[in-house]
Amino acid sequence: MTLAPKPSRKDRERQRHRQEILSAALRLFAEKGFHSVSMQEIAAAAEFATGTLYNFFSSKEDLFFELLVATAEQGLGTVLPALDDPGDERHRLSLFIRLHARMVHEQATALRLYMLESRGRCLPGPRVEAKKKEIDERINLRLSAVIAAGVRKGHFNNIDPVIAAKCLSAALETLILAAAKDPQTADLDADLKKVEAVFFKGLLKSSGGKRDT
Amino acid sequence: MTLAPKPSRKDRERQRHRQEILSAALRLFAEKGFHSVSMQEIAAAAEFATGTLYNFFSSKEDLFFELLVATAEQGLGTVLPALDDPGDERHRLSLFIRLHARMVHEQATALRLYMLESRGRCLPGPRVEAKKKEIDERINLRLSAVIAAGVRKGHFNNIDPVIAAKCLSAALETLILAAAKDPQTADLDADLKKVEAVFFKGLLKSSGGKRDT
Amino acid sequence: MTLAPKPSRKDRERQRHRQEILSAALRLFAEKGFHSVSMQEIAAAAEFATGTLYNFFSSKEDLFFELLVATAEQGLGTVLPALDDPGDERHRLSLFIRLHARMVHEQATALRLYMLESRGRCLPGPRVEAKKKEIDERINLRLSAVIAAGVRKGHFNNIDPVIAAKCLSAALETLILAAAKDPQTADLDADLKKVEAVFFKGLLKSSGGKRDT
Amino acid sequence: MTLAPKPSRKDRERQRHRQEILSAALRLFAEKGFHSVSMQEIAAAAEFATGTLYNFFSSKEDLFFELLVATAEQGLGTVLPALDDPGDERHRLSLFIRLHARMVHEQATALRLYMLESRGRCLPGPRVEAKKKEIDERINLRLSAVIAAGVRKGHFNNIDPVIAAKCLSAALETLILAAAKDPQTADLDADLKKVEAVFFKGLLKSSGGKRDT
DNA sequence: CATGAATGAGACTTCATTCAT
DNA sequence: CATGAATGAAGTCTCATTCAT
Repeated sequence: MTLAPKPSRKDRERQRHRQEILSAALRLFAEKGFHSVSMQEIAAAAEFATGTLYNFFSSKEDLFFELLVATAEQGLGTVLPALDDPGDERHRLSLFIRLHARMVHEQATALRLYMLESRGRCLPGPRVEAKKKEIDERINLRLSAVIAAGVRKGHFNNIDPVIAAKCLSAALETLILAAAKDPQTADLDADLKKVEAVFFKGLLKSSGGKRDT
Repeated sequence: MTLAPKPSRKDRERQRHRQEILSAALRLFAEKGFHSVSMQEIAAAAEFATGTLYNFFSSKEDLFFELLVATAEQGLGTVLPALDDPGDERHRLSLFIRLHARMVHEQATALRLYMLESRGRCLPGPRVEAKKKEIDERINLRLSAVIAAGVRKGHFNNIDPVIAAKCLSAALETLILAAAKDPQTADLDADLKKVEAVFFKGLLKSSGGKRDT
Repeated sequence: MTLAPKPSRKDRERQRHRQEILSAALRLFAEKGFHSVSMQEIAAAAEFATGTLYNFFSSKEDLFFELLVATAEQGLGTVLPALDDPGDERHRLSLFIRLHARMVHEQATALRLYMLESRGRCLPGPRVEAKKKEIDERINLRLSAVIAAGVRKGHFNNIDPVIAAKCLSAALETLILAAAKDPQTADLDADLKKVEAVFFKGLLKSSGGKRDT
Repeated sequence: MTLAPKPSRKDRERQRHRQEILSAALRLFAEKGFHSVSMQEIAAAAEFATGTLYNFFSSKEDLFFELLVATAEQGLGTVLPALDDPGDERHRLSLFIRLHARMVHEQATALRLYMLESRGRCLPGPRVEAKKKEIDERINLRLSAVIAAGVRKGHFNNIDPVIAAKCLSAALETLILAAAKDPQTADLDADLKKVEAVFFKGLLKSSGGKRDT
């Protein structure tokens, strides 16, 4: 007397089709960029007719938007929890950085979509652009909060938490994208460790101990 | 049969026209992205006929390519000399970072084109993409060399120079683009100083003196 | 093997569904025109699935055709009897004209469909067009017969009955459609009285009494 | 040393092409209606490529609009002057009515476009619809003014000028369209004379002289 | 070299109709 | 009979590129 599966027979099928479309679109968008992929191409890759796509997404931009949201949801779910992990701020940041490797393993192509058009006018429209900005700020806000806490407690040097967060984000973004492009070449785990060293130790050797800005 | 002055008159005119086209294209591409600008639009902005553009550039992609090259040339000319400046490595990096502010002041729109589509498949074609990669590597190569030298001399901590260079590049790129978008809001000079602090001091407070990876 | 009640239960249901579809289609066609209404839209308005419509009508054009027939049937049923009313021809025409007001009150939206595309190539196809023509001629034939009778009996002036019928039809059609568009603004009853005056008295003042063609 | 022809060489060619497009579009629209004609069809009929149409008209609706305006301009130019002709109102109306025959002779197909979709939701958009309304009102306004003058001077019976104008317009529109459809069958000249009789004499025989509403 | 009208392939999107459930 | 997802042809419009003047 299970109630759940009953209404879903058709619904599950529909969701499966939706996923197939999203999946095909993700692969193509990540490979060729928004403007260089046609709806017919996506439809063919998903093995549907052109019009079928429009039963699931109201426009090409909408399809891209949904893809962005789904991808971001999963990506943030992987790395953001690190910033609330038990332990001090150093541990949190360290975990945050290292978890990026898992992101690449889990959704290499998805990442390319997420970082696609990171800084350009290549975005399909203002709605997509706004969403992207929102996601970025969500990360940077939490990240700078953790850094600020570390500074307040005296564990971290007295650097600007917002700028430090931006630097770290940018560095991770760049490395991750490179790794997503050449999954076999790069040793992301090792690279992330090195990033940790760069940001934790800094460049300058602490000659003695006392330094200020 | 004068050789020197005769051809230069026409040649200069031709170069002037070429520059006008490049200038109009730069503004439009930086504002709206490669795919959202039409050749007709560029021609109108440059006050030439459509066909005239094809007397200077063999295709839309070629026009974009030339723009990228010219822009990169100027940008690299601004910041790369810092890495060969007399003085130690700390000084060189510090100068390198601070010179980025000048880049933004000098060619705010150009920067948006240069970083346009930094990490995506938005690029017009493989040739443009390859050029972009070449430019990036040129910076990172020189940058990591300087960092490696600093490490070797014992001025810098023992971090990976290549990774450090990538982190620094990525951070600067991100900040610069944000500043190029909102020229009045951002205080880039101050931000770059903070970036310097982040990378020089690192996050962790040197608790005494002994640290390792 | 009961014959009477058994099939009628289902049949009545079927007819009810058919009517609901026709009703929804009428409203939409009248409001937006044949080409601007989709079968999906009609189905949604009638609260049926898309495919269900094709159990009742073989095509969109067929649905429109049936609508036209049903609407015309009712409209003619309202005004045509006037032309067979007891009384002389003047009375019949007067009644005929005045009954048009009732038509508007009874089926304002239906009228818009009926007169929709009155004179254009907007009709879905030749079949619909032919039907429309047939209906128009049915009115004009009867109307001109009444007028001819009036002329023969010496009650009416010696004008061409066919042309007079066409003029009267056209005038009524125009006024009715305008009234159907703005039901509250127009005072159709008064306007129809004035139409009667125009057609009965004519423009020229009978200066004395003797006139000819 | 003529100055006029010099700048026009290319311009005349362009205008000629524009006319060819308009001409082909007129024929097709009049024959099949707005929605049943595709831009590719028009382009093929005008012997141009599809895109060329958009160098002259910004959209299909715009093309239709221009056609409507041009057609109306010419049509009004033919019949409206009659209402300002020297002579009394009876003469003016008579001339106005008879000039409609010339309209049909001069631009039979154009008329079908003008009256196309006279009363329906078949119009491409609100802009076209508004223009059509404006044109209709321009005629009716002038027409009712003339009728009102005739009434005031005592030449015409005391009927409502606005309603009378509408009746006359509707009647003429209907007859003209029928004539434009079957140019050879109809004897429009004769029919228009009969229309004149219908409207001038009215139906009712002036039995003695006294009549009222 | 400059012009700009012409081209035509291709993009996105709609929608009448079908069919398996 | 009801359903509604799937279909795919067709429509409007854009735009990089060409070429005769």
